[in-house]
Amino acid sequence: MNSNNITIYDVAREAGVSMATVSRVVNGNPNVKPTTRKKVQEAIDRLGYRPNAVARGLASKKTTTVGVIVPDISNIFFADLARGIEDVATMYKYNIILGNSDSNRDKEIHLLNTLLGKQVDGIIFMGGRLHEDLVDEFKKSPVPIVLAATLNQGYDLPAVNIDYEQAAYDATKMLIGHGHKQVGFITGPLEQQINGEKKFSGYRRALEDAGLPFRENDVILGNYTYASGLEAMQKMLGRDDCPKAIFAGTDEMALGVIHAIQDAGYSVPNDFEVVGHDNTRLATMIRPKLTTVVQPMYDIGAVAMRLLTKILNAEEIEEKNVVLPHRIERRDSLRKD
Amino acid sequence: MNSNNITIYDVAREAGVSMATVSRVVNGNPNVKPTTRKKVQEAIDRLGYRPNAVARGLASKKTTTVGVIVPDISNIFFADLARGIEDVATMYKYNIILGNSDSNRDKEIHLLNTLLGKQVDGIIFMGGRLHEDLVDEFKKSPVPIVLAATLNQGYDLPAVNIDYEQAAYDATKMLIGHGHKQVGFITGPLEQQINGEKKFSGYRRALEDAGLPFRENDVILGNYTYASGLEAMQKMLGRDDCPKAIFAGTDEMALGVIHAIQDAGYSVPNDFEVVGHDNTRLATMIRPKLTTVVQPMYDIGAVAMRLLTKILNAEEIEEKNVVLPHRIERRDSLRKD
DNA sequence: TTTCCAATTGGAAACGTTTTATATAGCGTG
DNA sequence: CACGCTATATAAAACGTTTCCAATTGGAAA
Repeated sequence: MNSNNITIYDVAREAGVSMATVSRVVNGNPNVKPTTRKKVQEAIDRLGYRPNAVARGLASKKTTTVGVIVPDISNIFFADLARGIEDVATMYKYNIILGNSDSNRDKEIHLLNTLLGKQVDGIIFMGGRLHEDLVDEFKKSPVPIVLAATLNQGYDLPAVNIDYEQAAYDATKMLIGHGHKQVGFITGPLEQQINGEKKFSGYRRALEDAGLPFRENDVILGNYTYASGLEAMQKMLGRDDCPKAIFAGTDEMALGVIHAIQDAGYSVPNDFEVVGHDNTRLATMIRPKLTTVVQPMYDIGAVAMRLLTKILNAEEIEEKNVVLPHRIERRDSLRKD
Repeated sequence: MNSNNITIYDVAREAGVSMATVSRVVNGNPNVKPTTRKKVQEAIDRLGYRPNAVARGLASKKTTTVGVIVPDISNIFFADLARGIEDVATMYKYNIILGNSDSNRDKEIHLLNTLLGKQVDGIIFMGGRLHEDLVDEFKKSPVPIVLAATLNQGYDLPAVNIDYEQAAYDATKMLIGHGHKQVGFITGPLEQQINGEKKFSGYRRALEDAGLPFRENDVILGNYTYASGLEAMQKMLGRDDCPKAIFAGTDEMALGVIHAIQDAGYSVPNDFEVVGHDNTRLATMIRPKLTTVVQPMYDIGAVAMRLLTKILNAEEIEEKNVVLPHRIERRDSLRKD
């Protein structure tokens, strides 16, 4: 409760200069004589002066703070992304205001408005689906917004993603390549475009290319969680035409799938083969270790934040819609070729 | 880039009142005639006025923002905690500025100062160890600081924790109760007081109470990760006096331990029994499911934030050092009694 | 010396609120 | 019908910076 009422004005008096000069010193403005700078710096140190970022924000109209809207930070996936964001934010001297939306439209809109009220310099948004109302708000935003791991559904917003369609195609194809005539697909809600359009269509395309029929029954929707993966697989195992190859839309679901298979007394990869998606740390925390599509969450976050800084600095931007490369990390949930 | 230059003054003109009146309406001050309030509200809606929180913060000296310092948000443990914090923060209309410290003293201090510069109303701190320098800074802080899942090493700071010593005692005792004469303890760095003092001494106390000798060899230190748990257990398995019961300081380490045991061809719980710590979601994502000490991370975060709001509102506080209850969740990594 | 220009420095006006003290209106009372 | 209240509304002063513009200073050139 002390030391904090020291203003730039106190420093100015202490150093025998004007507040404008102190401001210059604090902001590293070169137009200050070295001796003056030193004098001011000493006064700052002596007084323990700490610039008030709120006042600075009001005067300069910049807060060096960016908003981050995430469905749920306790989800390992978004936590990793957030770390990527925060790391490059720190690198560029920004701070992060983090909010959880639970992918709920009203919360998203409310959060967005709160952040704008707080005068953030920019926003990074993650969410399964871009509601039209939200996009309307985005359009009205006075500050730039970048999407991370979120499809830019035809709206012209800067975004960072991987090619989900191709990734799902690759994963399915790899399974088919192992001789399976039938591949199960267990993923999240289809309303979310990443699943409903991209992953799903990649899955179908792979089947088609291989001349295999698409069977409605081979697709089960869950909600990304371990439990929903487990349950989905149990349901599938209950059928006599159960596929012996499974592509799961999420590592967490893939773990559930593997355990459901093992709980039923079968072996992975001998009886069933499984491929996951995301390559979270979970992938190596299971036996057999999970073969999975590598979605570089940390990188997506980092690149999204970097993109935002570019926009904020009006730097040259080669491409607003960044597609990061993906690959499949082969581990033991797939038989050796 | 539009609509955002609308100030309280514009609203005042539009509604034909003074800005003070608009301010009252916006802040729900009761001293406004209903008809005036309505008139103002309409002007606000018509203009799409959004109060500038920065200006408000400068004038009122409150930012309704709190800082959260966390070692690493991509760690599931802290992510859960953060979610608890954010949820009650939202409930009380606060926002969260989140920063990762990697438990590094310099980053912690730097982050703290940045947050104070941004005029946060309070801070929630998580970190393995409280550096003396950091505590010095804490003491100088003009705003309250609450520790979450972080031991208040004799300094008189508000904090929310569980009783780690007792929890470790309970876990070890449960293992001993299963007939083990030797219990392995695999945990994080001992410099961190939670491990070095609390968990470790609970472990030793349980041995003592049971009349069992303490063996240096039975304790291996890792760094909380899956890999370090795996490695530690492999090392232990290499010895011919390897304990058949293991208490791991973290669920993630416990998973590593279980897999090391299984990889060596042994069975859990038949050959080895394992107890973890934290009850993260990982505990049920392994076979056998993990018996573990329940540390309610979400609750710790939520309670810490609630405690902070109490301090900020100058509410009556019964106890600044909150100790939440813990228990052991029995699952399949332990034999049935 | 003077003169002039560049390098420094200072002054004061924003920035958009909240808040305090002050004014005004409305209204029941005597 | 004037009086004194109370309930509302207003005006103006913070809040602590940045920033534009003007003023000053210091030296080099003349």
